[in-house]
Amino acid sequence: MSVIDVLRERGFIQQTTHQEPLYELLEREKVTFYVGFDPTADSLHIGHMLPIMAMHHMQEAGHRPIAILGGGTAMIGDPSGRTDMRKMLTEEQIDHNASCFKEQLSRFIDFSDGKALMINNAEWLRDLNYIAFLREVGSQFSVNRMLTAECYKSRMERGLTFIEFNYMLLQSYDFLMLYRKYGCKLQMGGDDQWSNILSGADLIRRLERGEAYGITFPLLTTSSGKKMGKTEAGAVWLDAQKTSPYDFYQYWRNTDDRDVERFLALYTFLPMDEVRRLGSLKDREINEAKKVLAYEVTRLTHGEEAAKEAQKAAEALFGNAGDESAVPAIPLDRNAVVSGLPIADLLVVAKLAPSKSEARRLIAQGGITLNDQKVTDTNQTVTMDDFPGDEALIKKGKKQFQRIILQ
RNA sequence: GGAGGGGUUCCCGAGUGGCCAAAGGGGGCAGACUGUAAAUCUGUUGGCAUUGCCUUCGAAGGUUCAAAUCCUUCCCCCUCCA
Repeated sequence: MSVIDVLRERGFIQQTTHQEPLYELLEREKVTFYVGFDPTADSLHIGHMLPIMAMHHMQEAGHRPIAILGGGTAMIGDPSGRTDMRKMLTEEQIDHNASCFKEQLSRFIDFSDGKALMINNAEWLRDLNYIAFLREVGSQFSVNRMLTAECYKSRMERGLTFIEFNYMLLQSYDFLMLYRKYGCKLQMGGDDQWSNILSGADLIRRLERGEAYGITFPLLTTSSGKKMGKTEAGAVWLDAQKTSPYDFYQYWRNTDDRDVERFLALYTFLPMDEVRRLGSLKDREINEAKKVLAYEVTRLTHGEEAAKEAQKAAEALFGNAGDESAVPAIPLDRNAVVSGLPIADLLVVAKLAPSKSEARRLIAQGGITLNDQKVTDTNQTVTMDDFPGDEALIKKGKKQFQRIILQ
């Protein structure tokens, strides 16, 4: 079975250029391909997982992935799909973020022996000569045609700076440089990158009369319309320091019924027969599928051990069978409690409420439970008695838990 | 550069001297119902304090007993013209 078929069956492919020749190319030879990542934060998040999984599938099929870090382009900001101009980063920030990415990517992609590459496009962009660039690349682009691209059209309403307008040329130039230096013939990216990918492939065909192709991934939203990986608390990160494995697990555990099968196909390596079986479960049964999904994705991202712990913690909190010590905890100085601590303050310390007013509101609405006891008095103070074994468990709403350990 | 319009709380959007912490909607949070799902209904949604106080309506000044609302300067955005 061809990788393309695998990717297609699992739901990775939104559009491709030159279907037939691309299909043949991937059958015929080991292809070097690339995916771009913008190093705008110091960790990847769930939104990046789709391309990462796709890269893994491709590598498994014998192709060579290149992860391009947009060190140069991040200094400009891509207008695609954005309503505002993106903030520009300093070189130091970008370099730091890039090194964080590599570590995370290594969990999914084998970088040993040149089986995959990671390249910063600053390598060729930072010292680019403007005149030379205009002559070689700029001459190949028609402004008229660029303006018809959806990503620019929508920005025409709100305003578009010249620097952003150049983004398409720079990304095309990346593709060109990778083609020349590494024989890279394929670019993959989100569907919002379609026009940038197309123009890159065109540029290679025009200047080098070479073969170049593109594949885009669907832009995922959950069935309830949210962007993938975004919660009210912010992005769900792959860095365990920024999003604990437990929270990561919970994100997947709470997947909408309608998304379970799609996500199992995209974010796990389970055989499709199994994916379809799990996805067809109905009603309460589908919770089994969600557990598998949560466990598998957590295992891939944080390792077997962390996944098991997260699962145990979830079982302890939701099924009262399991090991509560696996629940993430935060420390609290026991001196703060000895003389009695207002419950509202405790909630703030536990990060379950952003302010004491909010904490009081939560209590008044019956949303707080302390050690299985619903808190009813806004003015209650907690004392050492509330910390049997030096710890307490606070629950906010139905499924947010925080363990507090005295130190 | 010229003319006009505008910047309000998480977002959209009312509000043109006191009744404004600021209508309404969206989103969020909580409660009920449930399957750690969805949908629905209810409550709530600046901060601190048990009456009350403090901070907020692009920024800084000013007028006034009193300003989101009036005046001055500045910054930013949009439309038309160059």
